[in-house]
Formats: sequence, C-alpha cells, structure tokens
Amino acid sequence: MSRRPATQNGSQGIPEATVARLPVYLRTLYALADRGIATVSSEELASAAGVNSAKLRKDLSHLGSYGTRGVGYDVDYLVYQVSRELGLTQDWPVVIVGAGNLGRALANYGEFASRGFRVAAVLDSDPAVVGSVIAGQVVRHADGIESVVTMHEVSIGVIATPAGAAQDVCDRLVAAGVTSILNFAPTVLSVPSGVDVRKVDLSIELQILAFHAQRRAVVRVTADAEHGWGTHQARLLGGLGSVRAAGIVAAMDGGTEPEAQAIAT
Amino acid sequence: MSRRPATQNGSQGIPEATVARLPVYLRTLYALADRGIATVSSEELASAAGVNSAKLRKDLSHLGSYGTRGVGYDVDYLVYQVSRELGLTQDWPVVIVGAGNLGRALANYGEFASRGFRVAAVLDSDPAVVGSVIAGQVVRHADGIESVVTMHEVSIGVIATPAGAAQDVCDRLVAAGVTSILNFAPTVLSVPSGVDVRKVDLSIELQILAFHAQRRAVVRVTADAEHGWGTHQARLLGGLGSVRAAGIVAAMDGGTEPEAQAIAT
DNA sequence: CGCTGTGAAGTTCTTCACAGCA
DNA sequence: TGCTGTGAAGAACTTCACAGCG
Repeated sequence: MSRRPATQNGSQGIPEATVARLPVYLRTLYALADRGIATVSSEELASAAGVNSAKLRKDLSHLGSYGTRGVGYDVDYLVYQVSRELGLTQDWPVVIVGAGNLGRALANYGEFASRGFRVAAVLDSDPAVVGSVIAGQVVRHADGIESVVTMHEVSIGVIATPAGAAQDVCDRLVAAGVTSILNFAPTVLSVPSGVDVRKVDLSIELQILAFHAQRRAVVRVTADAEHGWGTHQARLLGGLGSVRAAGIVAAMDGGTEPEAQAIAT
Repeated sequence: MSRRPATQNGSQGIPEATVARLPVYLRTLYALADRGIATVSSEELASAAGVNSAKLRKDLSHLGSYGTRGVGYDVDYLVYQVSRELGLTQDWPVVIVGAGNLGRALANYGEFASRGFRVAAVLDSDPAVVGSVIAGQVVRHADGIESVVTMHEVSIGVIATPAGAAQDVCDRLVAAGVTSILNFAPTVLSVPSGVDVRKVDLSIELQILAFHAQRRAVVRVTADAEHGWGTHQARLLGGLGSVRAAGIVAAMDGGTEPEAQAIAT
C-alpha cells in the first residue's frame, strides 16, 4: 500500500516503456515537419523512429485517438500532443553541476535549449573554473546551489561531477527542492522517495556492448572449429576464459576512484 | 524461425535485463573490494547496487552457482566471474569519433581505460582539432577511420559527432568492420543486422524526467484545489494545457539541426 | 479500401516464498 | 541457523491480428 508501483495504470497512466519512447517519436516528428511532411502513417513514423508499427500505434493510443483511419497522423498535431504529454509545453529550468568537459558538452548541447529546457546555471567547485563563461553562462561556485535552485525554481538537476562528489551534490540539490536528477557520475545515488533519478553511464553501455560482442565472437570461434574459418573477430578472442583473468583480479586493488571525468581538461 | 529472438534463452543465454545490470554489480563489487570487504550477502550487495535482493540472486544465478549458502558471495571471485561473463577479461580497443567537448570527456573518462577498454584512437573531421592531443592521443583526421579500425582490430566505435554526421560515420565504421556502436548523437542510426547499436541521449533522459516531474506537479495542483495548499511546484505549472502550445508548434519550423554538440567549444 | 485502435495471445521480466545446502 | 538458488505466480511489455471507421 505504501510502496508506489513503478507504473500505475490507473486513471490515465502511461506505461513507463511508452514514456521512454515518446521523446524518440517527438524528435522524429520534428524531423518530418522540417522536411515539410504534414501527414504520416504509423508504418512510416515507426520505421523512421526505429520501432515496429504495432508498438508505435499502441504507444500513441495511450495518449488518445489522434490519428485518422485510412490516413495516418497529422504531424503538427501529434508534435503538440506528444509535447504536452511529456510536459514540454512549459520551459524547465535546469542546473548543471560540474563544468568539466562533460558539463560543458551538456551546457552547449543544442537540443537542450531549443525544446523545453533552459540552462538556469552551471556550477562547479573548482575556483579555476568558476567565473569562466560556458554557453553564455558565467560558471558559479557550487556553494550557490541552494540559492540558484530557489531563485530559478529549478526542479531538474544534472550531475556531471566526479563520482566522489555526486552524492553530496545530489543531497544538496534535493534539500534545495530539486525532485528530478539526471546523473552522469558513475555511482549509485540514494535519494528520498519522491525524487526521480535517471542515470547515464558510458561504462555500463560499453560493457553491455562488450558482452554482445564477445558472444558474437564466441559463436564465430565455435563456427571456426567446425568450418575451418579464420576471421578478424575470431582472432581477437584468443584463449578466452583464461587470458587476462589474473590481470583483472589484480587490477582491482590498484583501481583509482571512478570519476565522471567532468573536471579534468 | 528466421527472426532471431532478442533474448534467446537456449543453451546458456543470459536475459538482456540481467546483462544490463551486471555492470552495476561489477562496479559495486569493485567498490566493496576497495574497502577490503571479502564477502557479501545478496542483501548487502543488492542494497549497494540499488536493486532488491531477489533480483540480484536471480541475476547471478544465470552465471552459475557462485555463492555459498549461509554465507554469501566471495567478492573477488564474483568480480572475476562477472568480468568474464561481460567479456572484460580481454581489452577492447575503442575508437572515438568526434573530438568536441563530449568526445574529450569520453576520452578522458577514467573507468574507460582501467577496466576492459582502451582508446585506440580519437578522430575528428575538423582540421582545427586534428593534431591536438586528448588523453595522450593525437587526434587523427576522420579520413583515417578505416585504417585505424583495421590496424587496431577495433570492434567497438563511439560516435560523438553532430547528428548530421552520425549516420555517415556509422556507415564507415561498419564498413571497416566495427560491429558494436555506442551512439551519442541524437539521431536514429540504421545499421545492417549483426551490428549492435546502443544510444545515449541526454535529451531523451531529460524529457522522461520532465514527464514525471509534470505528473507530480499535476497531482499537487489537483491536491491544491482540494486542500487549498500552495507549493513551489504548483506555481511552476500555471495553466498547463494551453500556455505555450502555440509557441511549441511555431518553434518547430525555426528549429536548427539537432547536434550532439561535439565540435563546439 | 487503407489505416488506426485494440482485445487477446505471447514473451520477458520481477517478485514471492521456500526447499535445501553449508 | 542463515543465506543461496529457484520453481511458480504475477506484472509489464510486445506482438498479433482484425474489427471498424473515414
């Protein structure tokens, strides 16, 4: 009873998986509109967005019946409906904490400013960075988190600091009133319930890719044994399973603190 | 029959959802090892990794029976088993295309080099950037994609270019032999089957956060109407539903090309 | 007739609850 | 006794296939 369900499909709740795809549809729709296309079928839109059409139709059906049978969807109208559903008919002020390479990349990110989000401030704790200008913003000292959040009524915070600083920054953002956090630091953040955290993690994505790449390679090695092939991929593998095993376990001890690499140059 | 299932649980296939969490467990295990902890229970490890213990045990059970009943898991041993499963007992050479802020942030990323991945090259098409040094690497011209991939037997490519260049870069990487791609450009990439693409997209993550933030706000507005409250969040919303609707649709036309913001300073 | 919107079936993922081993 | 490993139940998500509207 006290635990809120991840996706409560009660009144008009949209499944989480659908929510995660709406931004993709929205971007695709913008691209179509830019090309002067006024109407799309679910088939066309789905293919441009990289999903299948049944899924797209089901997703859109959660927003309402905005298509026309026998015709398709009106691009502009759908852009508006999706934008509204996502809460992009208002501008969300965002603070970015951490003005390293990553923070700078984020602050300069084009789609950011244009579509629903606005960088209210960029903060950093490094005196050498404070005062410099990034994307038209003077970088403020991280001490100003509370005042910036309060003054600009910020409810979304982006953490682009080293891992070691992330939890502290997070706590301060939350204490100041931020309820949505996008975390780029490679660490698990703990937050009170009611605060929404999403993480973006390079390392995790690479490791997932490695897993699949390895599996493909293993399959080919097996095929090699049976067909006498010799491929690029197969050679990469060598004697998998023992090669660097000891090395990995040893490296563990000497590991330096994982960092989001935000402050380095 | 001909369509390969996303997760084929045949011989020893690990569910995709599990694969996506293994890197998190691995990082958590490294952190425990650094603190000198030799053994963990599923409960402890799960809580440190931010999942529940049943899920963790189920996940680990797909790798084998590496725990000890009544005791828990040996940290070092589990680090090794998870690493091996993810294919991290070998070093994966990676090329980064795009040497803007994002590309630089990625190249300098700490966890990158240390645990299973090695930056084989950083490439960019901007003559002003080519020749500069990033993370100990001289930035090469993007024309060298094919030779770098071939020479270093690279199978993982990271795309950190503007959206407009991404598909072209992707095609060249694939043609050169890359089979895993991590895409930071805000665009849908199309690749031949057999090539694995994962995307990391700031904009999408922010929009998902906005959706939930909006919903929280709406709930509070509703509560306001009933209880006469007045909160920060409620005021943020204003007259949702009409406010900036026209603005959004109009802004669509004037939109500039979305970019991953890799080349700008 | 073409395409949307959607019940229903199928698949994957999560959570429960406990047998069974150290 | 304490904790893992897992069958079984449940929830979420995807895909199918077609009714029905424009």
